[in-house]
Amino acid sequence: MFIFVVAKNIYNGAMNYEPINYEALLRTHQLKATPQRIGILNAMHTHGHITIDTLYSDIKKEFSAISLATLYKNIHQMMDATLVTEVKIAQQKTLYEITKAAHAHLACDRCGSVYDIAIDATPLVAQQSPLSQHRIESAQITFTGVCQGCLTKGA
Amino acid sequence: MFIFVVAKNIYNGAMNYEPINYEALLRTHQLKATPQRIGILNAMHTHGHITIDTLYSDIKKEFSAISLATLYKNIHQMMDATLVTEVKIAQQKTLYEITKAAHAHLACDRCGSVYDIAIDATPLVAQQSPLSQHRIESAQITFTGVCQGCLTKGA
DNA sequence: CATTCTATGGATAATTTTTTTCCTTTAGAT
DNA sequence: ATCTAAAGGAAAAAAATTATCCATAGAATG
Ligand SMILES: [Mn+2]
Ligand SMILES: [Mn+2]
Ligand SMILES: [Zn+2]
Ligand SMILES: [Zn+2]
Repeated sequence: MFIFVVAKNIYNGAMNYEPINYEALLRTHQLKATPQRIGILNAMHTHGHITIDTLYSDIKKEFSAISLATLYKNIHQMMDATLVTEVKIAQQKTLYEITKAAHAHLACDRCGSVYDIAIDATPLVAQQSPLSQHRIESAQITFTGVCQGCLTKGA
Repeated sequence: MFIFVVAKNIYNGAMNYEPINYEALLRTHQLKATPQRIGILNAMHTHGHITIDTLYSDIKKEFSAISLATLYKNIHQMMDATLVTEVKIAQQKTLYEITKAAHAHLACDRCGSVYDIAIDATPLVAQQSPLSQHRIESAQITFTGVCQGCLTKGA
């Protein structure tokens, strides 16, 4: 398993710093590289995190006949293949993103935007695991606060 | 704002170690203490975390005529009053719990159960905040792993 | 305790979100 | 170029959530 960085995002896949080759990325995950799937990944990459509605209206520009069912079906297939990750945040609509290296999120209290936060949760997991009667393997972290944009703008 | 411990759960409200007085808890949060609301809180407390379906079938035993709309309306009112918290975990149905002192969750990979994990995220937030261009105020943490029950049982 | 007023509950319908079915089309292998 | 399993699209169904309307019941007032 390799890690490569493209446009501030860290995707799992072939080592590569070129513009993302969605076709190869799909095939690597045993999924047929259809134009619709490439469009879905492209929209996800452009937005970073995307709701089903935004994805739908976005992708309709290129595939006017595409169906919501196609989006849901593909998102689930890609999630099964760990190519796409579901991001659920309280009080927010479900978001989807291309699977990246482990990272946390910041959900802005003011504008609702969600940002990636680079963080290594390994120490947290390692520290917590022995304290618990469960086996802890990984952590999903969502920070709440005020994003940079709202900080500079607002009062 | 006080903290008190009842039956392994840490609720915000009046200082008290007695069985939870839901009536008082509701009034403290400026909500009328109706039997239905008391039933909702009781079911939440019994289950720790509860889905809307479980809540519905549970509470119907006492209020056979209760409507799902009543549940949703009340849950949202209680969330607005910070008396109830929504817990969203990837691949899982939305859960609700009575608001407790800050804590993390463990979602078991095997059985899907969700457990409370005592943890103080203050250091994590304090450490992360200066590293980011955003203002980070709090953290929601969900651990993934295998729960104690599945550990003792399974292979 | 009786009166009053407003918030609440329940019935119902409407929306929104997600999944399923069925048939046609297409990606990728041969 | 041909073949076939997988994928797309239309449509309907199912699941989840929210809104509307009115009778009723908390709880404040006196
Ligand atoms: Mn992300
Ligand atoms: Mn909890
Ligand atoms: Zn913001
Ligand atoms: Zn388990």
